[in-house]
Amino acid sequence: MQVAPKYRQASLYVGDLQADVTEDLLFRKFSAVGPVLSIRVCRDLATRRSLGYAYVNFLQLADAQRALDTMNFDVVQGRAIRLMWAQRDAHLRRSGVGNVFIKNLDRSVDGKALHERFSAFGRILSSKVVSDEQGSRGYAFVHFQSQSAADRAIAEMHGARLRGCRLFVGRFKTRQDRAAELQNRAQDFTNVYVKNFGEDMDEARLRAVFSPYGRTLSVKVMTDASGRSKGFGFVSFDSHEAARRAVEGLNGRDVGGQQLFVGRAQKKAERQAELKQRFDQLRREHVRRAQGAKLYIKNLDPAVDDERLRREFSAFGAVGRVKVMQEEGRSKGFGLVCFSSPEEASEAMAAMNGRLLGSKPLSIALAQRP
DNA sequence: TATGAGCGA
Repeated sequence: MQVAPKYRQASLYVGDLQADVTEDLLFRKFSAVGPVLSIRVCRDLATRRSLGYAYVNFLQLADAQRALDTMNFDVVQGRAIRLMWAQRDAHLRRSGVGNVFIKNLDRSVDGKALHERFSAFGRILSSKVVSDEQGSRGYAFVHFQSQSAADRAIAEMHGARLRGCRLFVGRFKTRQDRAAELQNRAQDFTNVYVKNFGEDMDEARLRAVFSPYGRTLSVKVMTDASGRSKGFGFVSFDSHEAARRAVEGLNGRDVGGQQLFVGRAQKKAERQAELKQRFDQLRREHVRRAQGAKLYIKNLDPAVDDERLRREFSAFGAVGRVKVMQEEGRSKGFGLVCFSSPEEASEAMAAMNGRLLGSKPLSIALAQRP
């Protein structure tokens, strides 16, 4: 439907809506500032589920402006709404020009406070403090209309204090940009992690081990509260080349009877993320193998019990859980046998499927579900 | 520690 131009300019976009926010509710809310011509909550065509945004069309431009000035970040159905001028030109919204990222925000800074502080630098198209059920997550976005306003905000607010917290304020970067940047930084590392050098290693000796590879800026042996070495540390070089040579030359080398581990130093978060990923991978693999090691046995003679089943299948490998399903003390004629590996299970299946046990031939399949 | 979502279905 074509919307008349004079309405278009009195139109606000309302984002971050809860799924249960209705036209009716929004109409009542926005009518408080002036006559509302129409409201539309956008919904999925098929399911009619709210898409989480709406349009409010005022009769008067001044009313739209007043709503924008006074109602942005108001909480509706438990969640702060986000108001912007309706802007159909996707390019203006998506170019990323003027978009600013802020972190290390005090948790008491909400959308309104942030908006107010940053409007000092120019017209804001959209801003928001990222939050969850617990409240602010301590970071935010402010999208300015112009790059020059964004640059002023960065120049003035980066490193400044807001309610006691020293802000980080910088240009917004997409997830991809960010990943690429981290990747690059990792590629020309200058800081080296060393472990497994025993308790008697001190910083002077560690420096002596590493300095043949280049000039060291710092050498640190990590210690516990009582000053005892934890057996690992960090060596920072003045160049990536030196750091790289040190890793190549010293990793796995025997130093004083200990085999050193030497690698690029990671941030704690990066290390933890890597460990978590590895752990998750292992767990998935474990689940997959456990699943493939489980046999579903049907057509059991009623006289066959757990013990008999275990005895028959033990020839093919390490049998774990064995269970003949029962009802009121009687066999239901099927059960499970778990091996320690998929290989054992398939060998058992190949050998035992169709085999006569008691009066009936076994029917065996891989169990479907954990 | 943190680098969205988003335009008249």
